[in-house]
Amino acid sequence: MLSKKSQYAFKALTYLTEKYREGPVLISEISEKKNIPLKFLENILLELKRAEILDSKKGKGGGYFLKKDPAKVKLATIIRLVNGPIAMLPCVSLYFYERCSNCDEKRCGLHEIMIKVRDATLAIVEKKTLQDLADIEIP
Amino acid sequence: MLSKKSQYAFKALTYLTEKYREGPVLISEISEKKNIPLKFLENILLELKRAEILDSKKGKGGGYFLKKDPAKVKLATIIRLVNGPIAMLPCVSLYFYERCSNCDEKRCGLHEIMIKVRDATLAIVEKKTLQDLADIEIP
DNA sequence: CACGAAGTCTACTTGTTTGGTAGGGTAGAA
DNA sequence: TTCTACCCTACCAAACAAGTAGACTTCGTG
Repeated sequence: MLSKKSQYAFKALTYLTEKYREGPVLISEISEKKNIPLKFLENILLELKRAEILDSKKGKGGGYFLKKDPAKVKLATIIRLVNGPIAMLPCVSLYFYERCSNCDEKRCGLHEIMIKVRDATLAIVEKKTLQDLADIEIP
Repeated sequence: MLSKKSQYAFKALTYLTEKYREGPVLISEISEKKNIPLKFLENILLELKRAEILDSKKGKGGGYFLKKDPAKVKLATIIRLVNGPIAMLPCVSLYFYERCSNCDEKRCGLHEIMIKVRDATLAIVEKKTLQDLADIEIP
């Protein structure tokens, strides 16, 4: 399951995607509109800035904004950054790989199946971007 | 990610699948062969018994054994039981559903994508069974 | 029947992660 | 130069994960 932090991150990023090229957005504005605890959101946005997803401007008229084109930011990137591994087991993770003790990967049935699960998930989250999150239109 | 407990559960169940119809297997035997802390394994097997996956026999010659045909026990069942929700968000979970606050599911882009991820995962773990875990042959 | 082998159960520990909160520091526009 | 808004450090409570301890019950066998 995605942590609350990840969900907040996605909500905030969706909001920033909608405001893309409208200039910096205040943390407090995101916090209010999306109902995210202010100080907690601060931490999340800071982390996203360090990861070069966001950028910020200080002083009056400042705030946060997307550093890249939202259509180029994959959901998988955000998940790995804020939530951690996407795979269900460390031994099938591409970015957080760890060998599992007492288990020959070549002969482990679970290993094989979990690779399939991982690939099925990645096929989606590596393809979808922030733009896709914001693209739902109101009828 | 699956918890260590879940991984232990799968290892133990794989072992019991291999020994299916060979009579009860001692907890201590599983613990040794699969390198699982004995008392921790005890708790896990007990939980699986309460869920009617396993059954046990007391006294001399006792032990644990599968209650059902391993080809009929889906991995999804075990994951839900030991690990919890399979979906990445509560609002897209079939068995652990919870509405998310301040989010209209019809208009939430993340919701839509996470349903796809869930379905892709379920397509695999609802199909694979304990039998599939044990079926890897040594060359 | 008694004894011991084996599962059953309750409770506790210990460490880590999650989801926050508090408050001051600091850069930069106006 | 001052106000604004981001930046940073530290702390905290609750929940969870992982594992441990020990007593209890039940059953088969001699």
